[in-house]
Amino acid sequence: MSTTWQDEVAAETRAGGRISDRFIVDKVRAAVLTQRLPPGTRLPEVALGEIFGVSRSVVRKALTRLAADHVVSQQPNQVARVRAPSIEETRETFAARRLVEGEVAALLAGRLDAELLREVATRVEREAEAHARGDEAARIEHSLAIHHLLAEHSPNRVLGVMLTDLILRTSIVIALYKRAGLASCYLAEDHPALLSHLRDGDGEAARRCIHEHLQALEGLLDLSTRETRIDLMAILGQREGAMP
Amino acid sequence: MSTTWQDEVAAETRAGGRISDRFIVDKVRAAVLTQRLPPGTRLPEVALGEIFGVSRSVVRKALTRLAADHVVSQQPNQVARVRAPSIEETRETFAARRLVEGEVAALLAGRLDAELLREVATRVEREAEAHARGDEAARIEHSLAIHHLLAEHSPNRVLGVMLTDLILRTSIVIALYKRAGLASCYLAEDHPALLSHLRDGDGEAARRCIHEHLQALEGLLDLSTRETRIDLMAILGQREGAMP
DNA sequence: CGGCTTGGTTTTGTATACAGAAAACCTGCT
DNA sequence: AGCAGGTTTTCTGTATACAAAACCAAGCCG
Repeated sequence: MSTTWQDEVAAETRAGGRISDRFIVDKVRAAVLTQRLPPGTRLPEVALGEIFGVSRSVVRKALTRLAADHVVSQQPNQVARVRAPSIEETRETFAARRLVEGEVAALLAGRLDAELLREVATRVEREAEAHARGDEAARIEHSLAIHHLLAEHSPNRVLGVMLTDLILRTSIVIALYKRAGLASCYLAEDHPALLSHLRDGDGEAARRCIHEHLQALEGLLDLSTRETRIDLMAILGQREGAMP
Repeated sequence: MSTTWQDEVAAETRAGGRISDRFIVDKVRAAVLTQRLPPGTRLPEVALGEIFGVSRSVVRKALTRLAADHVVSQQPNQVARVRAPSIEETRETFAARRLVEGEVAALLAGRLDAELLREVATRVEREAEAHARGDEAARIEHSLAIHHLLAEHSPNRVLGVMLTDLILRTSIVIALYKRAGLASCYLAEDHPALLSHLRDGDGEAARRCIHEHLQALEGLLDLSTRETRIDLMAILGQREGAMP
């Protein structure tokens, strides 16, 4: 198994200020999101420790947190690996996110202050621009920012943190299962429509909008069961059924 | 601050087989649920380690997990404490649980196999019996078991684990905010009604039933804002706003 | 008398050492 | 060549040591 990802992560290490478990969590999460750390990648504690210049204690805590976030899987006495959510779990994650984000959007409709509305509107524009010029990385960043804004400003904070988690998990599986030929998962009309519903205060319309948006997004993925992509992973020694 | 809880936990330690972080997590969680560990209780790593006969490493991992479960709060460089959810968070937790458990019940309606239906039915009967004879501890156990059965058998496993978490959190706040005079939070008709809806396969009725059940349960709590119960806690040095 | 400082004490953060489990590997046999 | 078994190597689980930060209380100064 190649170890090139070590160099990539190491390269990013020189940027941050103080190294701590939080720093490692963020770095690994970002690397997983952008698929620089593909599913199944082994994450030995000592190797990570050397890369980030800390001891196993810190790495250990970081890995535990990443496991709680469903980013890596930790089996006792086994090396931690980047998780590869199954097709079924992918569908379930999307369904859960539809439920939660729909509710958050409904709660939020009509309650956003002017500043926040402006921030969302800006992101929507920037996303369209980025897509127009073919800058997919920037587009994803803006798209994620829109949904994270909903989560962070949810009147119900408990639902808000649940949504934050679900946004991360869906992002991971989108990267994993994006149809090969597809350049981008951009749905031009959805975010503007959501924005107007939020502005108008039509909660149920906002909920429906989120629902359809996520349904469409899921539809863009390649979740055909006969696809061997994941089964292969499982057969090659990847155990990941644990979900207590 | 009295240290009697140490003895109580220590007394239970002699039962289990191998001591590990899982064991500690379960013990502490149970103790919090039954309020033998009241909110705000300090949980120093060395003390727990001595009680369970393990070193700080294991305790540390256990505390991290308990923090992820929202049972304790962990601030950097500060001793872990049993969390005291605010009144606002209590309301939000109930709202989240209504949303999630309602959906799970709706998904589950008509899909339960005979064995599971029988198990739920048994629990419903046992709960009524326990309440009739005034055995509140047993009643709570059966009531919890009913909801946990829903969570464990949720067709959507992602929602299932989310529900498990929410059941724990609501149980904690129920114990915390139960109206002083109230002997029990028993709602005689709710669980039987839910059972029949699940049996009949009427998903929307089951969702409504769950919704009303939890609403009624929340109504039994004392969540009056002027109540100083929690503010006192906060003033006495209890910081717990962190919810990233 | 109140607020601030200043020690000692407690408690966590991090690194490291050693033991045991799992995996990889290599060898010898069929 | 294929496989079995044991050996080595890697990696995690746990305990422990030391450093730094927070806590507490007594004392000092305005």
